[in-house]
Amino acid sequence: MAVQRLPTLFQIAVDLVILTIRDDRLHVLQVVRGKDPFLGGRALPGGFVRLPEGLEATALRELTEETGLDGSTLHLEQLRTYIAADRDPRGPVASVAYLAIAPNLPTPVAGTDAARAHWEPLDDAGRTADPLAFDHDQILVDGLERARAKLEFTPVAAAFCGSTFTMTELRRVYEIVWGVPLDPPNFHRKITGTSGFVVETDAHRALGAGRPARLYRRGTAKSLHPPLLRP
Amino acid sequence: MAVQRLPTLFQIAVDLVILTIRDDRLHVLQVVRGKDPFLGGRALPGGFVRLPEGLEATALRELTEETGLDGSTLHLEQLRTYIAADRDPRGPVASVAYLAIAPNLPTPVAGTDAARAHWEPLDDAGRTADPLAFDHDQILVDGLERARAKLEFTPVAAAFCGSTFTMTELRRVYEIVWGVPLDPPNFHRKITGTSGFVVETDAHRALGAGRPARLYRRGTAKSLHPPLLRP
DNA sequence: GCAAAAGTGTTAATGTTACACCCATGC
DNA sequence: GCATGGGTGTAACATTAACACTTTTGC
Repeated sequence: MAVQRLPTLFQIAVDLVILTIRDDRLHVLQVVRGKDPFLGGRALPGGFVRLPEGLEATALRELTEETGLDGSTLHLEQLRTYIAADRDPRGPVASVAYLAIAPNLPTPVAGTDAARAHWEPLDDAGRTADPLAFDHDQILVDGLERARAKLEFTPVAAAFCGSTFTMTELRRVYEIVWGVPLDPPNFHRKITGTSGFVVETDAHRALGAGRPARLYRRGTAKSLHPPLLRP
Repeated sequence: MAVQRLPTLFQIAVDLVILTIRDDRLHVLQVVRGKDPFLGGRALPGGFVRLPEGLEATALRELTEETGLDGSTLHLEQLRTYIAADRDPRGPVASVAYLAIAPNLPTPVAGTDAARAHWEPLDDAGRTADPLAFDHDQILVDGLERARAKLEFTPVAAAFCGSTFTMTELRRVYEIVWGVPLDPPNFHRKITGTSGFVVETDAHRALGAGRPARLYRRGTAKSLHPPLLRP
């Protein structure tokens, strides 16, 4: 049998696509890199795994460090793993990408490591104004497509909203993430007709003009039957 | 700022959930381990990444070594990445799982490394008779669920079939993977009505009794609109 | 009252389901 | 002919889509 070379040893980075909606536009959290490689360049937030900390724990730690968000209110899921040879001079690095969906917070970005972090708006194609370091442009595209697909089959859109929200706010999430207008009456019926998507509260919210909108909370459903397909 | 510990160095294994249909039942490729840990136990086939070989290349190499399949005819996609501390005495190991869907081949399993490999039938819950080593039972469950979901939205069911197939063969794929019966006339219309799913050929195939079935080839569609949802 | 935003009613178009029935073959 | 599996027709039913219209507020 042929002599087998030893397996490569990798550092494993967890990189985060953190999406939120601000001012009716989709934004991604971006950091300005403070060290080589790509010093001064834009990148997704991320950090290395140090056992016994697992992937999810690393992702949550990075997330709270960079945004001050607490992980209990947001949606976090693994996207996929990327290996790029020569992507880092320190040696072989694998990147496990995570997608996080966060509500728009009163505290935009704060904390110790977060001085270099900011919310960057995305254009209709899901790209930032400046290209990102490493293969982070590809990770961002994959993350956005995952988010768009997940809205069809799960109630994850509510993760973009606060603890209570109006039907119009929820509809705006779909319209902004998908980039298409939706019919308000039909949307309202579709959501309220899907058991467990939202729970009606007795509270209402007025925007100044017009009839005040009823507020809803997130329901317990984990998936949508039937799905809410993109037009 | 606090002193930061060094990132953990990992070996990265690619583990494969290779599904096929034999004798009207779903099977997964299983190996009997030839070394520690779990010597003599059942596991999914897999191997370590050695740069410059990437994840996909490692998966394809393992696949051909274990099954003799050539990668051009089958479907291969990344599932997700698992990190389990203490899963291997040789040190920290991350597992990047891939899902492969293969047609039932005349050559069942052959080749140098494949002596210990065999097709293991799955029960209705998607489990093998004996538990698998490491966290491979979980990976198998995740792979099966991904396959079931993918059948709804993509034409990947054809990857279970040969280069040409009858409508009934394709329908059996859905019935076996989902574990539900489907109405043959409606299935036929649904598939032929989805442009790009299959391409009609002039050939037919007879099974002895009954009207010979038309043969189809795979089309070029990458997704199904509208989807073919599980009942 | 009037404008604005939320929510309901109604109908046509579309898609799904169930199943009766015809077609093409082996024996 | 007759059994068997492939394939088409058709009508009931459910879902979706479009949009008119009513409700409830601020000014």
